[in-house]
Amino acid sequence: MAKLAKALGHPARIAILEYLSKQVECVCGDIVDELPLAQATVLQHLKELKEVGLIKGEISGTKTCYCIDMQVWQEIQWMFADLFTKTIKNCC
Amino acid sequence: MAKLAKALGHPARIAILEYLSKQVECVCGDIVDELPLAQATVLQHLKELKEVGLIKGEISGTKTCYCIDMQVWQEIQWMFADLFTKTIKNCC
DNA sequence: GATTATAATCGCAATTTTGCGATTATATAA
DNA sequence: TTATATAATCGCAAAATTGCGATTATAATC
Repeated sequence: MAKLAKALGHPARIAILEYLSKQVECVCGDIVDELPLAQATVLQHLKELKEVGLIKGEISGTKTCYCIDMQVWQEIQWMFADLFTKTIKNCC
Repeated sequence: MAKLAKALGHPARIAILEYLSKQVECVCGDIVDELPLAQATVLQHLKELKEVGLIKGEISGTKTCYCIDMQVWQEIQWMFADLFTKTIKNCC
């Protein structure tokens, strides 16, 4: 849970996910163009998102297509919902 | 958004929030006892959660009562829900 | 085979985070 | 007033993250 939140804890990675969520085509180069960061940096963020399982990459030729992993995506959605919808017994 | 996710991106901070969510009494010392970390470390995590607005602390005497800020809590809940319930147009 | 386009990796510097011992501050109790 | 309990702060070391230039790998194209 903390790991997933951590992966979301960087503006570039949020931006990547938002981009991927509305894009049908999701080639690496496009993401690099979208962000004000060097290719190596973007790739590093993609790698981190991949390590956590949030996205997956499919290589076809010289291009790689990055996509949100719907299954993990939904699991995370539930996990967060679960945390935030706890009944809070506040005292102050 | 990234800032909030970042604040959630550490197991100790998740543990603190989960503890606070089910505790009515939420004195600093109790949280320290709950976690396998030194007092200074726990306090640092509390400070980070506070900076982001997730929790608030009310001093009364020598004790301080920490609580989840319900308003921010709910805003975050929506923010995350908003991100995760986007319609994804996947390609791979 | 050589060239080009794309993606991935390496290695480094700068910065940030994490964890904690030691100290300080403050209110309560003796 | 002194002692005690609790919380907050300081300052440091170790580790992790961030960003990127340079290089390497690989497939497609000429």
